[in-house]
Amino acid sequence: MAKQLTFKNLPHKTIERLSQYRRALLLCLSNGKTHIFSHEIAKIQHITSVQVRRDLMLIGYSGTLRKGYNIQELIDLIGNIIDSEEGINVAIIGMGNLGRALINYFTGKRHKLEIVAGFDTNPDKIGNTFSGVECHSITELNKIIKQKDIKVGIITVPADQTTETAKTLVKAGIKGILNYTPKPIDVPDDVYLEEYDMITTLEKVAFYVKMSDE
Amino acid sequence: MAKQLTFKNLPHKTIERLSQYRRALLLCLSNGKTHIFSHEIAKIQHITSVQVRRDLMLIGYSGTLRKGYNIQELIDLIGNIIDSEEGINVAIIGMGNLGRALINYFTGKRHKLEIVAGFDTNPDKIGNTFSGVECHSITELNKIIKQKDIKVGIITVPADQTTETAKTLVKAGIKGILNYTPKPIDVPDDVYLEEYDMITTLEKVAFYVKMSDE
DNA sequence: TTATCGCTGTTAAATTTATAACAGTGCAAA
DNA sequence: TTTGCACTGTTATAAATTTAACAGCGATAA
Repeated sequence: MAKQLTFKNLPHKTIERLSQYRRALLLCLSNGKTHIFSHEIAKIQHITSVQVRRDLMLIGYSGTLRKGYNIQELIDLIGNIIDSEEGINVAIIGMGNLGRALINYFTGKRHKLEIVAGFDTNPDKIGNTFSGVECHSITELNKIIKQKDIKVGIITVPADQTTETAKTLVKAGIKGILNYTPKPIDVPDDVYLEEYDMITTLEKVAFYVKMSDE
Repeated sequence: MAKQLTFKNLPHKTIERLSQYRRALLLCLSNGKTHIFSHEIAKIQHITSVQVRRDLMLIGYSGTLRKGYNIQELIDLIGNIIDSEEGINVAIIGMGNLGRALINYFTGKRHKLEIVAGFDTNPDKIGNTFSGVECHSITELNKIIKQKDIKVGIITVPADQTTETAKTLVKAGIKGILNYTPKPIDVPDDVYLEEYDMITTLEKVAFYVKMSDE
């Protein structure tokens, strides 16, 4: 049998780590390094070298003995796996502080993943451009999603507008949603949904801090 | 043997879900509901009712047959477990868009967890107040952390200041750090660290969207 | 009053994820 | 040349987490 051609069954956690490895590798590359050992990657990510090697095994990448992994090669391979060849367009719905933070933070970092539109209801924001991303009225969402072939939407609206925003996105044919509001949403099975709530994470940190005191 | 008095060995995932349950419950309460079934909580959180019941079993809470769980009681119990009795003070380092988003988003939501100070290097921001949180110079960090008994720090500075910020926090005696920058940090074992990188999450969504196409 | 139903609480099994164990390999020093 | 060493790659084991299975129980209705 030939090598697997798709990576559909990579563990979810491995996917996340590949993304993180790539970021670390890009940084190393920009520092002039050409090779890296599994234990170096591990140190950066606070994991073990075994896990790094195992992940790389799963994607079929081999390093060089006593020399480590070729950083550029590995970056390219991870790109082949997690990036979409033709690129994926992303929209941000909600141009408040969080939305603008994401745009700032993201713009120009990944050429296969681009934020191509922002949306808001505030007339003062509509028509303006934030870090190169134009803000449109949310009434135009459907039109622009289709026009620009936007596949992923990031929801950063106030909590009370979350449900409605999600519905609009689904109706417009979005394929993936990242919900940063504290309000969970429902989507059809064919829309990939990821929810992240900052309060939960903060409460978790607080819990373990409290525990370490007792 | 008596019932366990601490909850040190609750699974990490259960801790996260308890926080999420509480938020959902608070919402239900404000809608006038008094009781809720496990499958209702499950639906909101996109998990199964078994998992909800299992989590509640772990914290020793019993519902009423055919009536479900008493929302107020459950909220209080979750509070007893995850909140610190005397409250925990939090600081935000980096008053850019992300830092301000978090403040906005968080202020007044949890009385046992309060953001009591912000820090930045930008002279235009220092001295100003954002949603009730005063912004101090980062040079005062050590002093104020101690003065206000701040136990948790949220890092939202630009990536290139991350390492230094973390060092300063650790030196000031912080107990927990939530790092929202894309740059992983190192902390001593007695500091609880949680790192979250938005790019990773977005790349994950993009990956599964790409996969669903193939 | 007895059968049914819809829910809880708990134990058992399966799945996912991480860790450990170790074979293989080639440089490097003796 | 051979012994040790520092890595990689893989298989085996363990730990964490989720899901399944099912007993119990009280309201409801026949």
